Amino acid sequence: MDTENSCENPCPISRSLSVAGDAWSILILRDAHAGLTRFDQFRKSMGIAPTMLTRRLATLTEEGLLEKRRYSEHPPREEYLLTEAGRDFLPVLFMIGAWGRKYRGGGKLTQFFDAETGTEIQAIAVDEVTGAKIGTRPMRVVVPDER
Amino acid sequence: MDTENSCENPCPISRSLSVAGDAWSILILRDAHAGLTRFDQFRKSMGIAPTMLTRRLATLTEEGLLEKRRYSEHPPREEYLLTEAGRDFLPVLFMIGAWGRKYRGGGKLTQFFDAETGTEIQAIAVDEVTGAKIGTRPMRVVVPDER
DNA sequence: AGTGTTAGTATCAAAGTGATACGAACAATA
DNA sequence: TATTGTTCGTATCACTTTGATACTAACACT
Repeated sequence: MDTENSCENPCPISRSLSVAGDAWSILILRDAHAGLTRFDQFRKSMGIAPTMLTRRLATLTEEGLLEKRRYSEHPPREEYLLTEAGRDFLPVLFMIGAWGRKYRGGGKLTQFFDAETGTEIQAIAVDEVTGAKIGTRPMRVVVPDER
Repeated sequence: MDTENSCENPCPISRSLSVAGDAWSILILRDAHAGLTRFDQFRKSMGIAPTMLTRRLATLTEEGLLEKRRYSEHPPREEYLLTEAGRDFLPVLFMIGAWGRKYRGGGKLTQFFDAETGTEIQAIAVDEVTGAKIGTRPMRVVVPDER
């Protein structure tokens, strides 16, 4: 895809996709949220080829969703930690998951519970201002004019 | 990617990604939500090669996010409409957009307003049960055991 | 008859992906 | 000291996907 970046494209979705618009990147972010940090953990968890993994980790690091940290000096070893931007990707993951749960829900599914209440988490998207569920109210789109 | 489908994989995110885990599909869904229905509208809006577009529309149709409808008999013409599953993808789009707005927000951005209140929509993900923002409370993950 | 519109298909070079083998830099064990 | 193991990759190369471009089918319109 022509990754026509940042300030050109007025669509925030396009911009996000140029950063993490492929399945591997999203799965890496998922695993990072699950606590994985190391090359081999990611590789084994996803069954991804090491070449792919190297490239995806590098991109996510360049784009500021992960950061590399040296955790051992002597065999020089790095691990990958979520940055704030990476952590803020969690709502996206949950909404993707919510869709999958609803429309591809056959068989056994991983579940997420609120640790405090013990209830299963049901992620929905709402407008923080009005409190209304996204998609339930009419909206108006304003596209900025070029230049 | 090895699109290891449905009932095998317990992760709802993986399952969603095997359906719409590439940038073109997500952009098509975005445009479909914006009201586009026809081949040439999509093609011009995204600058996608017709071969790609044909394939992606076919996949999204097979997977049940779009449906083909004949809108003209005599030059036989079809258009693509969102199904319920496709419409339910909107929260995903909004959360992806919200991330882009926050972390790739330079320059002019498309905006969405609540038609009733006139306020700009600020999409956030919450747990419908507790009302807490996703990511603000500790959670417990339950992975089903195999077989 | 000629031009325009819509929804594609055909072709093919270029780029991306995936599987596998291998390498570097050590630690631990025999 | 030699061997094996661990971790984080790189090298190679066959295979697949993509993207650009040209073209076709089936009409309508002038």
